[in-house]
Amino acid sequence: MTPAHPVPAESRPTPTIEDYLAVMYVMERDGEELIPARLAESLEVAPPTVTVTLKRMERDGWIATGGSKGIRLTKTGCEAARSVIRRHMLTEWMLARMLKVPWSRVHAEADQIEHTISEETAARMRANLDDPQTCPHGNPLPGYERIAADWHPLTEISSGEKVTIRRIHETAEDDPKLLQFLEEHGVVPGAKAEVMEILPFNRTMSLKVGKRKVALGFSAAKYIYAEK
Amino acid sequence: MTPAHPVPAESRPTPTIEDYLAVMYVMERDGEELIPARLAESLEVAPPTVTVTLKRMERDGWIATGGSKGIRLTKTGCEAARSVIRRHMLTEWMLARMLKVPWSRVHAEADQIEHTISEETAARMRANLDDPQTCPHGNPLPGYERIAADWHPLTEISSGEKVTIRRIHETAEDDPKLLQFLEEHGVVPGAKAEVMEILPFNRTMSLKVGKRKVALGFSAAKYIYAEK
DNA sequence: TTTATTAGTTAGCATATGCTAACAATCTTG
DNA sequence: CAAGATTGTTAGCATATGCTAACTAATAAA
Repeated sequence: MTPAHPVPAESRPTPTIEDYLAVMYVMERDGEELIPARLAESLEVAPPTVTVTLKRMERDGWIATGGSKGIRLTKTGCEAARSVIRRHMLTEWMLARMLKVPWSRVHAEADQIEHTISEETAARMRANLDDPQTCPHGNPLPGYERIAADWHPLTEISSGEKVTIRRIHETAEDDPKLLQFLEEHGVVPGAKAEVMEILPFNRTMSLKVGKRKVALGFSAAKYIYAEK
Repeated sequence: MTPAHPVPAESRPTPTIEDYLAVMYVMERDGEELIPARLAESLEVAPPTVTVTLKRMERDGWIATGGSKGIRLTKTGCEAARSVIRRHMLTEWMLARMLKVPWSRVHAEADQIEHTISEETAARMRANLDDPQTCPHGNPLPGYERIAADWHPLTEISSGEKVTIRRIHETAEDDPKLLQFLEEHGVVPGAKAEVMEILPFNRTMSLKVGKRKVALGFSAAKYIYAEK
């Protein structure tokens, strides 16, 4: 699953643009509407900042705004997005496996490091890490999306069902408090869990993981995917 | 040798300022004159850029310009410099040992990564790497300067002497071609070598490393330190 | 339909980091 | 000493990345 056109460091977008590209790639992957307002939220910048940054991105050929059709990644933009996402995920594994950085912290650190490692180093990481298909949070590396096809948000699972936790969606990864909570309660990929009760009036559900019972708000649960 | 005041990522200087601080620390360590002209050379920026950057650095308390006495690192600036140099060197070892990145390339890559890893991750690297006292090129980590006390530049060694290569000075690390040449010819820390002939008219010397003979210009040799 | 929400842009501003051109000051050397 | 080299600064400019304030446009709700 080597990229057709690896992105050489010399032609790489700035870290800011890489961040935009990665967010846009994920939104496009998930079939969400790709509009400036969503980008401003995800990237935690003001809307006018998005406006000008998108202009630079179009000027530089990372995206195309087909008038009404909204924003699309160009081929080049898509390659660049896949590249930075791969670097991010491999860095997460490297931190977790080689340096034993806690699961709940690897994302934040990788978010910085991802912009500074070369394609060659990423390739070395991949080889050393046995070519993982997901990141430590269970999100698929670009090109391996299909392995997530049968994983469903906890909010779509009925009470009583026994499942295996598979994935904490990228969107939830940006909340360090939530990640720490999940780690402390064992809600991590691979964990066996049983959906106990679903309390819609409370927008809450409870989960049994090991012997512990965990209360999850729907807003978090919708980003946690499990396999039946 | 834990820093008295670890530099928290929140109060960390920008990558540019970290680069300035690291260069200044090394120059101060080596007793070189710390003037803008030298900084401009080392950092490969134009002199006016140095002028304005130094102003920001003084404003932000990293340096003090005692009028005539030239530039000095403040306590804070010194801590920050030691921190980034440590991160750099530990990253080099990490790349070399864990990912088998070639010796001649770890410096360039670490030069970027150093700015993005947390103090905690640096500490994990240090532990995993058994608390090294030098970087892969033999330059001492801040606090371990004394181990280099008996290492001398090859230019100061007489012909016929048998030595052990110990160190390629930071200054030479910025030349990837030179590093690759040295690596290919086995001129790396730990190598046994014998100084063959010294040809001042040519500003050249020859070295026997293993069975091979290597010709070194004085300009490179002065940055290569050996132990008798 | 009128209002309120959501979305997007323009204008104006700030900071860090770079550059060149031009000038000034100092140091070295013939 | 005078000329040339070295050094440092000022002025003016550029780019990427952020912000707020203000305005517009479109959508949704009352």
